[in-house]
Amino acid sequence: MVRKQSAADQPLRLDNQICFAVYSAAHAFNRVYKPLLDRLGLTYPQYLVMLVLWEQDDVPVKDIGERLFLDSGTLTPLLKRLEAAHLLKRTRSSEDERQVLIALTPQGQALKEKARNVPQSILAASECSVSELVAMKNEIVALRNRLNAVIGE
Amino acid sequence: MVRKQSAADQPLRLDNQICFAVYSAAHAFNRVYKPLLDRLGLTYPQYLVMLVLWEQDDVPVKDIGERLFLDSGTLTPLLKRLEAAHLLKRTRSSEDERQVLIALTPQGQALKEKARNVPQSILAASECSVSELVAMKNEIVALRNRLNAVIGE
DNA sequence: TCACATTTAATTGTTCGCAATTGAATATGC
DNA sequence: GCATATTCAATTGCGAACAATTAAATGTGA
Repeated sequence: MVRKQSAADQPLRLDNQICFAVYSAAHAFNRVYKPLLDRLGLTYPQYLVMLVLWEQDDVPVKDIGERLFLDSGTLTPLLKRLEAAHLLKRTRSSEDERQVLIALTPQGQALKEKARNVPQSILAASECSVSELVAMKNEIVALRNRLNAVIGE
Repeated sequence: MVRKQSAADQPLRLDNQICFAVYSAAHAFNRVYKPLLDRLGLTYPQYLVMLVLWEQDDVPVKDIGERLFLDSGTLTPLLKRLEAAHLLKRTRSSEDERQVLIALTPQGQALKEKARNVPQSILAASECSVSELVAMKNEIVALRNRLNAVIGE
C-alpha cells in the first residue's frame, strides 16, 4: 500500500514544528514592539515588568518572576536598569529582609499613560479581529500551562 | 448605561496580551526542549540550525538566516560554536567570496538519528492531538507572517 | 573602465534568559 | 534552643538576539 507522505510523517521538518512557529512569532512580535517601546525607553521584557507593576505596585521580585515566568538572574539586572531610569525603586522589606520590594516612582506611574496606545498598535499590525486574537491567546496560554506543568513534574 | 467591564476593555492587562502568551509559551517550549537537547549537546537555536541543515546541506549563512528569521550577528557566533563541536564546517564560497557555505560533517549528519525521537517527546509534553497542534501552528504562522510583513514596510 | 551602490559576513556593544552557586534571612524539627 | 532545611535575591558565566558599524566582494551605470 502506497500513500502520499503527509506533513506529520516528517516530524523533523522545520515547517512542521509548532515550537518554531511560536519561537519565530515571538521574535516577530518583538520587532513590531521595538519602535513603539523605543519611544517609552523600554525593551519588551522591561515593558512586561511595567505591565505587572501598573496592575499591582509594591511587590516582591518573586511575584514579578512568577507572573512573567522569569527568575532573579534575569530580573535583578533588569530591575536595576529600570531603577537607573528612575521608573521604580528597589527596597529591602523590613518584615522579611530576604525580599526586595519593587515600587513605581511617579515617573513610572506616569509612563502608563504614554503606553496606553501600544496595544491598539499591535492589534493593527496583527491584522486580526479582537475575537480571533482572544481565541488564539487562550489556546496558546492553555498549551503553555500544560508545558509548564510537565516541567514542574 | 452600565455594563460589566470585559477583558477587551483593559488592553494593558498582562493576561489579555497575546504577545505575552506567545512570549511565555516560547520560553515554556524551551524549558521542555532543554533536557532533550542537552543529550544532543545542542541549544534550541542550534537545534533549529541543524534542522535546516538536515533538510538542505551546503547552504550559505544567509539562507539559514532567512529560514529562521535570524541575522548574521546571531548566526556567526552560533555557527562557530557548532563548528567547534565538529558538527559542521564553514568554508568561504569560491564563486562568491562574500558567502560562507555551511556543510555538515559526518558527525553532524549522524546526529539526525539521535534527534529523531525529539518531536514525539514534545508532542507528548504538549498533551495535544496532532491535528490540534497543526491547526494552532498554522494560525500562529499566519499571524507571524502578517507581523513580519508589517515590519518589512 | 571607473565611481558608486549593493550584498554578505563579521564585529562590537547592550540586553535578555537561565543554570549554578553564594549568602543571608527565615522556617522547621527535634 | 539549636541544627538543619528552605526561601529569596544576587552573582557569575555562557549563549542567544539584535542594532549599528565595518570590510570585502560583487554588481551596475555612465
